[in-house]
Amino acid sequence: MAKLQPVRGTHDLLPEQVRSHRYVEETARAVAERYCYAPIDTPIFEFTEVFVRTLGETSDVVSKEMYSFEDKGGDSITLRPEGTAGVVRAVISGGLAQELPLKYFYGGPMFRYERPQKGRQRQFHQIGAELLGVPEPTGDVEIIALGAHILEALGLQANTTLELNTLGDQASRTAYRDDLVAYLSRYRDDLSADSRERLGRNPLRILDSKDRTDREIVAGAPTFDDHLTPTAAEFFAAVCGGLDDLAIAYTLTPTLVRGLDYYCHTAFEFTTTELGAQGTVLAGGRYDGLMEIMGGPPTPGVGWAAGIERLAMMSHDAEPAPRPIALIPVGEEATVRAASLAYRLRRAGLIIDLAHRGNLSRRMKRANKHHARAAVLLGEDELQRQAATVRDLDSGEQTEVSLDDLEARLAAFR
RNA sequence: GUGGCUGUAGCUCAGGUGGUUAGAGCACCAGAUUGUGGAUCUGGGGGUCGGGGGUUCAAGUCCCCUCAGCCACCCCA
Repeated sequence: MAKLQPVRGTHDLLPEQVRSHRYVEETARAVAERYCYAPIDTPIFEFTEVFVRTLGETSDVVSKEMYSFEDKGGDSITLRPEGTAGVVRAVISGGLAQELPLKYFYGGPMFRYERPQKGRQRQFHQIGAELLGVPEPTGDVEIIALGAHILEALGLQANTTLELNTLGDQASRTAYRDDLVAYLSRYRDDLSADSRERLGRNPLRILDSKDRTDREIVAGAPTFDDHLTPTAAEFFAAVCGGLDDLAIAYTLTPTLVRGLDYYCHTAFEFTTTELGAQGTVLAGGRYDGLMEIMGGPPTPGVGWAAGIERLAMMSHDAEPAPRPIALIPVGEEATVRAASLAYRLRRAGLIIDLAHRGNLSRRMKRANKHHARAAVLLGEDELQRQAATVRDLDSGEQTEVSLDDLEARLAAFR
């Protein structure tokens, strides 16, 4: 049992799970299409530099969660831990920034070396949307609306809450950061070990610490509101106003901070209480500086990503399994004939399940288990008459049908 | 990376304080039904008790290590 295990944090997706994943992904894709977000697929690995530059050396993802390796050419390669960096890289390397604004929707596996727990795996799947080249707050509103719309389409509207915050522009951030560090430094010794560590690298993240004393200290900390530049404040007000116009409900969460360096202005998370400690279901924000950091032309962007596993855990719907027609030969000659008949019927567009083995009773049981719509019995008698018996497995009715008419008669069971 | 809980058949789980050939239900296979499913009955195959080491006359049971799962911290999707 212990001999052949999947790598820790990875899972096989059996047909049922694949169908529920697909349901999530296809539902989202259909909604994204209405917003004119075009599909894009980037490689699942990139040069390590792509992620280090964009996510920031101090981010947790880069400092401890990346699957990196050296390839045979000596290049450092990393399995993508998130989707935005790859999409932005593609835009730059493909010269796509000529045609701004760009709207992309993507989906696929991501990799993070973390300790697995509920709603968290080392290989997991995300869907995501990116809007590039729109500096206006209407872009933020659209991208959030898209996320809300998808959650609604998945029937998860009632289970999720939209939390919203602004990280301001560069000027707001540095001013706030300085003030915050000054304040927190006074309580340095009372802070948790984790937070003391963060004080130097990423002080903003102390704001959403779960440690009790940290929270008490944070409660008295200077708030970001007071440090927002007029431009940043105005921008955020426009985003909030836009959401109000669409009647999309949100909660302002001043402690909401994004873990990745490239975010600015709007930060948002759709959260749930249904998934234990992993409450975030769909999250993102604005990343105006990202293109430039990567060496592209200065281009604003907003986007989000959502975890397919997490969405699938909450939505109990799945793509329905197709209902086949079971082709059941009886006897040697019929068995030989069945192969070509199955081929013929499949080419006519029918879903044919051919079991290859077992007696009639056995195969009928299988047909039933596979939820077959009908069974086509092909025996010696029928063959002599160039016919087959067609049984409706829902009603139990059965009739003999000429082989020539089979396609036409089976069309009723599609 | 840190901590807690768990690990017996494909799945869900029984197996008081160590004591012969490790059980059940479901699932699977076969038969009752040599050409008729969803029901029922009968029989059958499956386990190096996660792995390794140790204590013991004797270990599924006790000890150590290791791996994995779950949950939490951290962080996030």
